[in-house]
Amino acid sequence: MNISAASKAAGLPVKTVRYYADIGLVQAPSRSDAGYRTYDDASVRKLVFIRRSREFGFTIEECRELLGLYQDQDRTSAEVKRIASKRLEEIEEKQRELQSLHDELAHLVTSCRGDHRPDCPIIDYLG
Amino acid sequence: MNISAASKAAGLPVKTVRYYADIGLVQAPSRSDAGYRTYDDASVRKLVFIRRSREFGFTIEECRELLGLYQDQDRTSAEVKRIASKRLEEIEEKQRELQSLHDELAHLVTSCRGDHRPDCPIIDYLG
DNA sequence: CTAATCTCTCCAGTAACTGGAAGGTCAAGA
DNA sequence: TCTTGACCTTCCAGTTACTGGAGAGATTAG
Repeated sequence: MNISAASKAAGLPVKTVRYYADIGLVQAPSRSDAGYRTYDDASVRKLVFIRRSREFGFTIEECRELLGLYQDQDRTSAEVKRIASKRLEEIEEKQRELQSLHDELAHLVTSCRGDHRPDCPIIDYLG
Repeated sequence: MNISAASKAAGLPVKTVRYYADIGLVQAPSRSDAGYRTYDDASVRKLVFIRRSREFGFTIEECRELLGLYQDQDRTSAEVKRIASKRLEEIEEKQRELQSLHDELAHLVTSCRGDHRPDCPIIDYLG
């Protein structure tokens, strides 16, 4: 499987797959005579694993950590749960921040008349 | 007012204030004989304006746009409202994404036993 | 007078890619 | 067989919004 087939299968751009190889996250298992990266199902599964983890907001380093657990025969679900729980807490914190941001901005938007008069509560508030 | 006083007053790190000057967002109105940036209340107000806008998730370029309106005598609240509303929609979209992310991850975390057995639904799901 | 603190500029690095240039490879059609 | 176009390679640079640090000059307190 050449890189474009692998990237399609994994749902990632070619550039990103190459990038992941460069940083040693998921390397192509082999190269063709011409130097083309050749991927197999196992490496595509790893790429999918990374894509999903990234979608969950894990950083690349966290992905590396998770992938380590994933490939570790002796991996413990406790460790994975710990990392995922930590991430969940961060997501919840972000949700709270986003909510107060939303409420504040929504309040300003609704209190702004939106006509061509120069008085605008958004600007008054921000300034 | 030297840069550290201005940065305290604006609630921004010194480095960031200098950075904002470098990119031409908020320049120090003058310099001392020794070349020290000297800020006044007006520039501090602009820095506060930027800090708050950034807290609302506006990008630097959006801040530049907002600041232009802010400093424009003929600014229209309609324009400001348009920009703020657009941002609000983006925030709402992000909230929805974060919510589904949260729900999915929360489901996985609760379904993971968290003991030392190697079967872990989080990893099974991600992989 | 000296030591500490402040300020300056410039350079480099961060995260996680993305875009592009220059050049090699491969498969299909005329 | 040649050529066209799609694909692949590496390497370099740029993105966003800063942050850290080096090296050097300025200012202030004791």
